[in-house]
Amino acid sequence: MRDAIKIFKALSDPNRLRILKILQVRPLCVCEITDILALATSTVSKHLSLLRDAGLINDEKDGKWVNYRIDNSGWNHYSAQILSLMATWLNDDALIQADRKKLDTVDRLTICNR
Amino acid sequence: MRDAIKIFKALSDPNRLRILKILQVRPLCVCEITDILALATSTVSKHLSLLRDAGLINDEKDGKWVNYRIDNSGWNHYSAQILSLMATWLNDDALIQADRKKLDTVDRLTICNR
DNA sequence: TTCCTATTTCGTTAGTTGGCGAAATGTAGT
DNA sequence: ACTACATTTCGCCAACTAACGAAATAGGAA
Repeated sequence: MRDAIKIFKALSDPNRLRILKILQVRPLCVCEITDILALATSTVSKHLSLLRDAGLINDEKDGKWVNYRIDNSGWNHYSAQILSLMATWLNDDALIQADRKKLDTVDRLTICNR
Repeated sequence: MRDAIKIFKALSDPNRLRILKILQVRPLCVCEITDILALATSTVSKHLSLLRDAGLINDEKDGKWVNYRIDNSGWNHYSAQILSLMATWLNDDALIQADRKKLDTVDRLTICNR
Protein backbone atom coordinates (compact mmCIF):
# COMPACT_ATOMS: atom_id res chain seq x y z
CA MET A 1 0.00 0.00 0.00
CA ARG A 2 2.91 2.34 0.72
CA ASP A 3 4.02 2.30 -2.90
CA ALA A 4 0.56 3.31 -4.06
CA ILE A 5 0.34 6.05 -1.44
CA LYS A 6 3.73 7.38 -2.51
CA ILE A 7 2.55 7.75 -6.08
CA PHE A 8 -0.70 9.43 -5.16
CA LYS A 9 1.05 11.81 -2.80
CA ALA A 10 3.68 12.59 -5.40
CA LEU A 11 0.96 13.56 -7.86
CA SER A 12 -1.12 15.55 -5.34
CA ASP A 13 0.74 18.77 -5.94
CA PRO A 14 0.16 20.98 -8.98
CA ASN A 15 3.83 21.79 -9.43
CA ARG A 16 4.81 18.15 -9.36
CA LEU A 17 2.21 17.42 -12.01
CA ARG A 18 3.68 20.20 -14.10
CA ILE A 19 7.14 18.72 -13.72
CA LEU A 20 5.94 15.33 -14.82
CA LYS A 21 4.13 16.78 -17.83
CA ILE A 22 7.17 18.65 -19.11
CA LEU A 23 9.44 15.66 -18.53
CA GLN A 24 7.09 13.69 -20.78
CA VAL A 25 8.37 15.85 -23.58
CA ARG A 26 12.07 15.58 -22.93
CA PRO A 27 14.68 15.16 -20.19
CA LEU A 28 15.60 18.35 -18.33
CA CYS A 29 18.09 19.49 -15.72
CA VAL A 30 17.09 21.14 -12.44
CA CYS A 31 17.80 24.67 -13.52
CA GLU A 32 15.77 24.28 -16.71
CA ILE A 33 12.80 23.06 -14.67
CA THR A 34 13.45 25.85 -12.19
CA ASP A 35 13.28 28.38 -14.99
CA ILE A 36 10.07 27.03 -16.46
CA LEU A 37 8.22 26.75 -13.14
CA ALA A 38 9.67 29.96 -11.67
CA LEU A 39 10.30 28.30 -8.29
CA ALA A 40 13.37 28.20 -6.08
CA THR A 41 15.95 25.61 -7.07
CA SER A 42 15.69 23.99 -3.67
CA THR A 43 11.92 23.61 -4.05
CA VAL A 44 12.29 22.01 -7.46
CA SER A 45 14.97 19.69 -6.14
CA LYS A 46 12.67 18.48 -3.41
CA HIS A 47 9.76 17.96 -5.79
CA LEU A 48 12.01 15.95 -8.09
CA SER A 49 13.13 13.86 -5.15
CA LEU A 50 9.54 12.96 -4.27
CA LEU A 51 8.72 12.03 -7.87
CA ARG A 52 11.87 9.91 -8.06
CA ASP A 53 11.16 8.16 -4.76
CA ALA A 54 7.71 7.33 -6.09
CA GLY A 55 9.23 5.66 -9.12
CA LEU A 56 7.86 8.14 -11.63
CA ILE A 57 11.14 9.74 -12.74
CA ASN A 58 14.83 8.96 -12.49
CA ASP A 59 18.02 11.04 -12.63
CA GLU A 60 21.34 10.80 -14.41
CA LYS A 61 24.49 12.88 -14.04
CA ASP A 62 25.46 14.62 -17.25
CA GLY A 63 28.61 16.73 -16.88
CA LYS A 64 27.79 19.42 -14.41
CA TRP A 65 24.06 18.80 -14.81
CA VAL A 66 21.70 16.21 -13.44
CA ASN A 67 19.13 15.23 -16.03
CA TYR A 68 15.75 14.02 -14.91
CA ARG A 69 13.52 11.90 -17.11
CA ILE A 70 10.42 9.73 -16.93
CA ASP A 71 11.24 6.38 -15.29
CA ASN A 72 9.87 3.53 -17.38
CA SER A 73 11.52 0.79 -15.33
CA GLY A 74 8.40 0.09 -13.33
CA TRP A 75 10.32 -0.70 -10.16
CA ASN A 76 7.42 0.76 -8.27
CA HIS A 77 4.77 -1.80 -9.01
CA TYR A 78 2.18 0.80 -9.87
CA SER A 79 4.12 3.48 -11.65
CA ALA A 80 3.88 2.16 -15.22
CA GLN A 81 0.11 2.15 -15.08
CA ILE A 82 -0.09 5.64 -13.67
CA LEU A 83 2.42 6.93 -16.20
CA SER A 84 0.29 5.48 -18.99
CA LEU A 85 -2.70 7.39 -17.64
CA MET A 86 -0.73 10.57 -17.15
CA ALA A 87 0.44 10.46 -20.76
CA THR A 88 -3.13 11.19 -21.85
CA TRP A 89 -4.18 13.45 -18.99
CA LEU A 90 -3.94 17.23 -18.76
CA ASN A 91 -2.56 17.76 -22.24
CA ASP A 92 -5.26 20.38 -22.82
CA ASP A 93 -4.56 22.17 -19.56
CA ALA A 94 -3.63 25.78 -20.19
CA LEU A 95 -0.83 25.85 -17.62
CA ILE A 96 0.69 22.64 -18.91
CA GLN A 97 0.55 23.99 -22.44
CA ALA A 98 2.22 27.20 -21.34
CA ASP A 99 4.95 25.23 -19.58
CA ARG A 100 5.49 23.09 -22.63
CA LYS A 101 5.74 26.12 -24.85
CA LYS A 102 8.60 27.35 -22.67
CA LEU A 103 10.42 24.13 -23.60
CA ASP A 104 10.99 25.57 -27.06
CA THR A 105 13.28 28.23 -25.69
CA VAL A 106 14.65 26.94 -22.38
CA ASP A 107 18.39 26.32 -22.71
CA ARG A 108 20.68 25.35 -19.88
CA LEU A 109 23.64 27.05 -21.53
CA THR A 110 22.01 30.42 -21.20
CA ILE A 111 19.95 30.15 -18.01
CA CYS A 112 22.16 28.27 -15.60
CA ASN A 113 24.65 30.31 -13.63
CA ARG A 114 22.25 33.16 -13.12
CA MET B 1 -5.91 20.09 -13.22
CA ARG B 2 -7.95 20.57 -10.04
CA ASP B 3 -10.04 17.50 -10.73
CA ALA B 4 -6.93 15.37 -11.11
CA ILE B 5 -5.40 16.82 -7.95
CA LYS B 6 -8.60 16.11 -6.05
CA ILE B 7 -8.45 12.46 -7.00
CA PHE B 8 -4.79 12.06 -6.14
CA LYS B 9 -5.28 13.80 -2.80
CA ALA B 10 -8.32 11.68 -2.03
CA LEU B 11 -6.26 8.53 -2.58
CA SER B 12 -3.19 9.76 -0.66
CA ASP B 13 -4.45 8.52 2.67
CA PRO B 14 -4.32 4.85 3.71
CA ASN B 15 -7.72 4.95 5.38
CA ARG B 16 -9.37 6.43 2.33
CA LEU B 17 -7.83 3.72 0.20
CA ARG B 18 -9.25 1.17 2.60
CA ILE B 19 -12.68 2.73 2.32
CA LEU B 20 -12.55 2.62 -1.46
CA LYS B 21 -11.43 -1.02 -1.43
CA ILE B 22 -14.27 -2.20 0.81
CA LEU B 23 -16.83 -0.18 -1.16
CA GLN B 24 -15.66 -2.08 -4.25
CA VAL B 25 -17.25 -5.12 -2.66
CA ARG B 26 -20.58 -3.65 -1.68
CA PRO B 27 -22.31 -0.44 -0.59
CA LEU B 28 -21.98 0.40 3.09
CA CYS B 29 -23.35 2.94 5.56
CA VAL B 30 -21.14 5.18 7.69
CA CYS B 31 -21.41 3.13 10.84
CA GLU B 32 -20.50 -0.08 9.04
CA ILE B 33 -17.37 1.59 7.63
CA THR B 34 -16.71 3.06 11.07
CA ASP B 35 -16.84 -0.40 12.59
CA ILE B 36 -14.52 -1.96 10.03
CA LEU B 37 -11.91 0.80 10.16
CA ALA B 38 -12.17 1.40 13.93
CA LEU B 39 -12.13 5.17 13.49
CA ALA B 40 -14.40 7.86 14.86
CA THR B 41 -17.63 8.35 12.95
CA SER B 42 -16.74 11.99 12.30
CA THR B 43 -13.42 10.96 10.80
CA VAL B 44 -15.05 8.45 8.50
CA SER B 45 -17.64 11.02 7.45
CA LYS B 46 -14.93 13.44 6.50
CA HIS B 47 -13.02 10.82 4.53
CA LEU B 48 -16.19 9.86 2.68
CA SER B 49 -16.83 13.49 1.86
CA LEU B 50 -13.40 13.83 0.27
CA LEU B 51 -13.85 10.68 -1.79
CA ARG B 52 -17.28 11.88 -2.92
CA ASP B 53 -16.02 15.34 -3.83
CA ALA B 54 -13.34 13.67 -5.94
CA GLY B 55 -15.97 11.76 -7.86
CA LEU B 56 -14.90 8.34 -6.64
CA ILE B 57 -17.97 7.47 -4.54
CA ASN B 58 -21.51 8.72 -4.14
CA ASP B 59 -24.10 8.58 -1.40
CA GLU B 60 -27.79 7.72 -1.17
CA LYS B 61 -30.19 8.03 1.73
CA ASP B 62 -31.67 4.69 2.74
CA GLY B 63 -34.06 4.99 5.67
CA LYS B 64 -32.04 6.15 8.61
CA TRP B 65 -28.79 5.25 6.86
CA VAL B 66 -26.73 6.88 4.19
CA ASN B 67 -25.25 4.30 1.86
CA TYR B 68 -22.03 5.01 0.08
CA ARG B 69 -21.01 3.22 -3.09
CA ILE B 70 -18.49 3.48 -5.90
CA ASP B 71 -19.46 6.27 -8.30
CA ASN B 72 -19.35 5.03 -11.88
CA SER B 73 -20.91 8.17 -13.37
CA GLY B 74 -17.53 9.59 -14.37
CA TRP B 75 -18.61 13.17 -13.67
CA ASN B 76 -15.04 13.80 -12.64
CA HIS B 77 -13.31 13.43 -15.96
CA TYR B 78 -10.60 11.22 -14.53
CA SER B 79 -12.36 9.09 -11.99
CA ALA B 80 -13.43 6.21 -14.24
CA GLN B 81 -9.87 5.54 -15.29
CA ILE B 82 -8.57 5.63 -11.75
CA LEU B 83 -11.36 3.40 -10.54
CA SER B 84 -10.46 0.87 -13.23
CA LEU B 85 -6.90 0.85 -11.95
CA MET B 86 -7.95 0.66 -8.33
CA ALA B 87 -10.09 -2.38 -9.10
CA THR B 88 -6.91 -4.37 -9.72
CA TRP B 89 -4.68 -2.74 -7.18
CA LEU B 90 -4.05 -3.73 -3.56
CA ASN B 91 -6.23 -6.81 -3.61
CA ASP B 92 -3.33 -8.78 -2.14
CA ASP B 93 -2.70 -6.23 0.59
CA ALA B 94 -3.02 -7.83 4.01
CA LEU B 95 -4.88 -4.91 5.55
CA ILE B 96 -7.33 -4.70 2.67
CA GLN B 97 -7.94 -8.42 2.92
CA ALA B 98 -8.55 -8.14 6.65
CA ASP B 99 -10.99 -5.29 6.09
CA ARG B 100 -12.80 -7.26 3.43
CA LYS B 101 -13.06 -10.26 5.68
CA LYS B 102 -14.87 -8.08 8.21
CA LEU B 103 -17.49 -7.47 5.51
CA ASP B 104 -18.72 -11.01 6.05
CA THR B 105 -19.94 -10.18 9.51
CA VAL B 106 -20.54 -6.43 9.60
CA ASP B 107 -24.24 -5.74 10.00
CA ARG B 108 -25.77 -2.32 10.53
CA LEU B 109 -28.68 -3.81 12.48
CA THR B 110 -26.38 -4.98 15.23
CA ILE B 111 -23.60 -2.38 15.27
CA CYS B 112 -25.33 0.95 14.82
CA ASN B 113 -26.71 2.63 17.90
CA ARG B 114 -23.78 1.63 20.06
C1' DT C 1 44.79 22.29 -6.00
C1' DT C 2 41.59 25.87 -6.45
C1' DC C 3 37.65 27.96 -8.19
C1' DC C 4 33.18 27.82 -10.04
C1' DT C 5 28.73 25.95 -10.97
C1' DA C 6 24.79 22.82 -10.33
C1' DT C 7 22.44 20.49 -7.10
C1' DT C 8 21.07 18.73 -2.67
C1' DT C 9 20.18 19.21 2.15
C1' DC C 10 18.89 21.83 6.11
C1' DG C 11 16.22 25.02 8.92
C1' DT C 12 12.30 27.96 9.24
C1' DT C 13 7.61 29.52 8.37
C1' DA C 14 2.89 29.40 7.07
C1' DG C 15 -0.64 26.63 5.48
C1' DT C 16 -2.89 21.99 5.15
C1' DT C 17 -4.50 17.62 6.82
C1' DG C 18 -6.06 13.48 9.74
C1' DG C 19 -7.53 12.39 14.23
C1' DC C 20 -10.82 13.16 18.02
C1' DG C 21 -14.95 14.77 20.82
C1' DA C 22 -18.79 17.92 20.95
C1' DA C 23 -22.44 20.17 18.79
C1' DA C 24 -25.64 20.53 15.12
C1' DT C 25 -28.53 18.54 11.65
C1' DG C 26 -31.71 15.42 9.31
C1' DT C 27 -35.37 12.37 9.63
C1' DA C 28 -37.75 8.01 10.91
C1' DG C 29 -40.79 6.20 14.30
C1' DT C 30 -44.07 6.71 17.93
C1' DA D 1 -44.69 17.04 19.00
C1' DC D 2 -41.21 14.36 20.93
C1' DT D 3 -37.60 10.94 20.99
C1' DA D 4 -34.05 8.25 19.12
C1' DC D 5 -30.68 7.38 15.91
C1' DA D 6 -27.41 8.17 11.99
C1' DT D 7 -24.77 11.42 10.08
C1' DT D 8 -22.56 15.79 9.29
C1' DT D 9 -20.25 19.84 10.78
C1' DC D 10 -17.42 22.35 13.89
C1' DG D 11 -13.45 23.32 16.77
C1' DC D 12 -9.14 21.92 18.39
C1' DC D 13 -4.64 19.77 18.19
C1' DA D 14 -0.62 17.50 16.43
C1' DA D 15 1.64 16.11 12.42
C1' DC D 16 2.65 16.94 7.77
C1' DT D 17 3.80 19.72 3.60
C1' DA D 18 5.27 23.44 0.11
C1' DA D 19 7.73 27.52 -0.11
C1' DC D 20 12.01 30.07 0.65
C1' DG D 21 16.99 31.25 1.74
C1' DA D 22 21.27 29.52 3.56
C1' DA D 23 24.56 26.01 3.98
C1' DA D 24 26.58 21.88 2.40
C1' DT D 25 27.85 18.78 -1.20
C1' DA D 26 29.32 17.06 -5.71
C1' DG D 27 32.14 17.42 -9.34
C1' DG D 28 33.81 19.81 -13.70
C1' DA D 29 37.20 23.03 -15.48
C1' DA D 30 41.33 25.51 -15.23
